[in-house]
Amino acid sequence: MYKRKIPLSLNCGLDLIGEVIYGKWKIRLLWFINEGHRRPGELQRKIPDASRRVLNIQLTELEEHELITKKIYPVVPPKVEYSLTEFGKTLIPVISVLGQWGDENQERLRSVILKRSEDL
Amino acid sequence: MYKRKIPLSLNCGLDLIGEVIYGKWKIRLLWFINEGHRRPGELQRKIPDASRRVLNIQLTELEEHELITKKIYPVVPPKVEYSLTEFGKTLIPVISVLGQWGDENQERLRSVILKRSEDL
DNA sequence: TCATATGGGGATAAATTTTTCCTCTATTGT
DNA sequence: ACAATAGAGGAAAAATTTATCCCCATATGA
Repeated sequence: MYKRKIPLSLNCGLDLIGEVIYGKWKIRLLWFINEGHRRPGELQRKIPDASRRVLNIQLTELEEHELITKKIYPVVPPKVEYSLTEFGKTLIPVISVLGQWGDENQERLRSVILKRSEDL
Repeated sequence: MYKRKIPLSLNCGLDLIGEVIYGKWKIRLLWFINEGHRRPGELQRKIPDASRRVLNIQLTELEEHELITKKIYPVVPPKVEYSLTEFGKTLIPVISVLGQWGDENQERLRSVILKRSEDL
């Protein structure tokens, strides 16, 4: 695995939540799992922009942070299901607030984001 | 400047908010500005782990995304003050929710984060 | 014997973000 | 003449995160 060289800063609540939520696909993974898409294949279909590999990696991190659990069924072909832990469930309302703000300000956001990225 | 090679995905509200909030120090910058620490020097003292350079860069991005404004006073030595735009202010409650969740779950978070990072 | 279905993961490359280092501005006070 | 002040930003290096490639496993059904 990779060994961090710059120490984490874990001062306030913002640092802490950042540590578990930060990651390109993590929030969406949590969201979709909450919506009932619990199998790796499904999740990947929901997030086609991400490679399967990264999804696995981020899922593993979410698991290590105890936000989700992984259940492996001993069948062939393999079947796996993720679900939110109780802890993970408490994060859903938070994610929901994020999503809402984004939705409510969709137009403006799209506009400022695009404007900025056009300036190379 | 840097030219993106992987296209942005701006599908849902979560993508959009991510685009403006994602950045190691951005949320804290918004928070401290909201608390009244509006000058670059102050902000840096509040966030000593970040280099001045990055703070400037991230402040500029926040400005381009219209979340803050920069006021330059024509004096010497220079004086600069940032403040939240109306738009930026609407983000404060959202950040507050993030921070609260982090604070409420401090212990557990610290524990899982450290456990994970000790495994190299 | 082979393709199919589903999930895993190593190694390496590429992309992106953050840090470090150094220089520059212009006025005031010593 | 020179330090101090407060802020800006280029260039290159380092750190970190994501992506790409490719191969593995195993029972079932054609």
